[in-house]
Amino acid sequence: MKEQILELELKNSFELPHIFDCGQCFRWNKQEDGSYTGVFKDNVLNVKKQENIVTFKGICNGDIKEICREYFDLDTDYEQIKKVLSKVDDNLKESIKYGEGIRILRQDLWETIISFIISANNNIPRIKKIIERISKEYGKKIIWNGNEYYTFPTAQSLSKASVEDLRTLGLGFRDKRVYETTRLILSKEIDLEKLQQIQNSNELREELNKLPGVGDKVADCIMLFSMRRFDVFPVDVWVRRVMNELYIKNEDESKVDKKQIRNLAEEKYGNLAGIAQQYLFYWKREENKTA
DNA sequence: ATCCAGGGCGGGT
DNA sequence: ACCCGCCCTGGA
Repeated sequence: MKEQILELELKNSFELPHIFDCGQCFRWNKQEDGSYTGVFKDNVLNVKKQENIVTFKGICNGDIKEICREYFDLDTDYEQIKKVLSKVDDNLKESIKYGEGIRILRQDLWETIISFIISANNNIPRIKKIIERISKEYGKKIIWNGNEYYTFPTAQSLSKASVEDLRTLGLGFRDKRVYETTRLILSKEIDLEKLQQIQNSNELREELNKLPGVGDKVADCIMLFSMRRFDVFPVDVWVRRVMNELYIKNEDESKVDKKQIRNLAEEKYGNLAGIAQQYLFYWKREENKTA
C-alpha cells in the first residue's frame, strides 16, 4: 500500500499529548520530533502538529481522510462539550484547562477488550510491551519507511495462541482470561455485533462482565473507549484518588466505595461523565508525574 | 529486598 | 451484597 498524507487545520481540542496520554490507548508512541506514531486497525500513522496544522501521514487501508475523521472523532464538537462541563464546578473547569486537547478516539472494540483485560493490576509500560509482543506474534506485518509495524491480531488469529503461549509473552495471570475471552467472542457466545445494539449502559456492562477478566472498571473502559458511551465513568485508582480529594474527602481513600464515586459522577457530570473522567485522570496523572 | 502497577476472581461472611 | 487474599511480572 502507498503512503497517504492529510493536512488539517485543527485549532482547538486537538493536542497530541492530551489525546495519547490520557489513558485511553496503548499503541501510540512519541517520536523524537514530538509527533506520535501508532497502529490501529490496518493502518500505521504518524501524526504531527505544528501551530494549528495537523499532518497525518502513513499507510492506510482506505481513504486517509475518512479513516482519520472517524478514528479521531473529528465530527464531535469538543468545544461544546467543554463548555457544558466547565459549568459543573471549578474543579472540572481547572482539569479541562489542563487537558483541553483531549479527544476520545474511536477504537476497535475487540482490541480494546483484550487490551484492558491485560491492563488489570498492571503498569502502562508493561501493558504496552505485552500488546506489542502479541501483535508481533499474531498480527500482520506492515512495513513503512523501512520500519516494521504489526496490526493487532484478529480474534481468529489470536485464538491460535495457547495459554502457555500467552504466558510466554508475559501476560502472567491474565493469560487464561485472554484465552477464554477470545474463545467466547470467536464462538459468538458473546456476540460483539449484538453488544453494540444494547442501549442501556448498565445492561451492556453486565454483558461485558461475562467475559473473563472484564469487571466493572474494564467494562467501563471498553464502553467509553470503543463504544462511545460517554455516560460511563471508569473508576481506577487515580480517579478514586482525585474524586476523594475534590469531593468526598475521606481520610482513608482506600475505603471510598467505587459505587459511591460512580453515583457522584453521574449526578455531577451526567451523560458526559466519561469525558469528565478523561480530563480528571489526565490532570491528576500528569500532576503526579512532575511531582 | 519489598512493594506496587489504570482489577478481577473465588471463597469466605 | 460486602470483604479479603491472592494472582504473574518487572521496574523502582
